[in-house]
Amino acid sequence: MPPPNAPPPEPFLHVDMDAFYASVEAKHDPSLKGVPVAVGGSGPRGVVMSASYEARKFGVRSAMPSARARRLCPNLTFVSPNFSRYKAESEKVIEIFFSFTPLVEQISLDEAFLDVSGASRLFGEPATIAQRIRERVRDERELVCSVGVAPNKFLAKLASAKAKPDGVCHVKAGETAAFLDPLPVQDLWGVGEQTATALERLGVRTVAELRALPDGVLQRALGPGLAGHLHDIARGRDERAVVVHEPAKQVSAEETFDTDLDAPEHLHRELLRLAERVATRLRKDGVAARTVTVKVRFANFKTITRSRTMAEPSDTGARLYATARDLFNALPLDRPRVRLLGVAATGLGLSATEQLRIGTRPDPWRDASAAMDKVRTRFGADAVDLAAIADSEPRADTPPRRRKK
DNA sequence: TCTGGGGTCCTCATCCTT
DNA sequence: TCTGAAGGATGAGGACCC
Repeated sequence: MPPPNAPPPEPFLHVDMDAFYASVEAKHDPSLKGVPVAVGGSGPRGVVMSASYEARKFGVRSAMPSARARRLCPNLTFVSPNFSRYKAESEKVIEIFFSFTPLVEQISLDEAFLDVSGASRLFGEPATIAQRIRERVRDERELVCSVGVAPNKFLAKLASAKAKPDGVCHVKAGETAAFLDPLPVQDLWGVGEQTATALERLGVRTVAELRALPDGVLQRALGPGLAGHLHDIARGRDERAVVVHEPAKQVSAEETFDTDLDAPEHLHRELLRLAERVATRLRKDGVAARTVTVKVRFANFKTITRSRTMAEPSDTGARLYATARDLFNALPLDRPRVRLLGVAATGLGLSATEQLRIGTRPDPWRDASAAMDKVRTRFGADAVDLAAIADSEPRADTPPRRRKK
């Protein structure tokens, strides 16, 4: 028996919204309720981002190419993703979590970890809190979620997957081995296709088999980092705490084109558009980036990245674009056919405004960028753009249409 | 089957500084 | 002044997650 007032042995909750994007769309448009729905790109290169449970009955899964999903389920209704809608709904759901505990770690729009060790006196045992959260999400937001209750974050995450759809799974401290042993190694955090194949070569398919493997064998096969991680989680060990807010370490934007691009002017224009998107988000977050990375995926799907650290941090599209364009132009390629372009900003720190306060040189593009931000805030995201991006008058060499967002 | 978009983290190589 | 080791910063790529 634990002493009175001792923290509960399973204080971690992982809440996972069920088919979140598809459910939000059905809430927004009731005609989508009870029918197979997929949220994602419906174009030739689109993939499914979220599928309703009616669609899943036909084998439709997230990350599946849209064309294949349509073959599996001819009645599938495709809806283009609307992230601002999901973000708004996500914020309301997170508010419900915060009404139970201040220790909420949001890890994506549709899932979060909660540490309810200090909430038991007020709201009951963790499993009771899990049930109350589900009821409130259903009653107040008309959405369904599943909750895992466990002694640590990793086990709580596995438990919520087990609880789906629309349930609670409670893994008690003394029952972790029995819970983990029969699971396939692919269920473990950090085991994807490559690692699963490497483990299969060692004859390891389940967590029980993984745990029985000598450490030396695991290290030789996977390297010390991953081997150490798997050694711990196969034993149900995870010491990580719930972290309420972690600032982003990277901001990026990328785009797959409906058809491959090869004209340098089109590629440069897309780079500028992506750099502007990244810069706008940097300014919104009040940060500036030191390093710019360009990602290029060619027609044959080979992907390369090139990065450069700038002398001064920047949050303007013009600066990010200049660096991205230089990186792209430095590639030893003759009119490559490009399927995807991406621009990422890393090395995030104080915004340029803050830098100015401590005496570094002003970036002349900042005033123009700030003015554009103001116009966009007042009149909408499409109200203003750089002339080089906006210059899309129909011409003989107009690039192929970009995928609808 | 034909592969999105936005992220994090890890490993390895190389260069530079101490 | 030269040399080598150690360690940090940077750059590239890959695996993985949702």
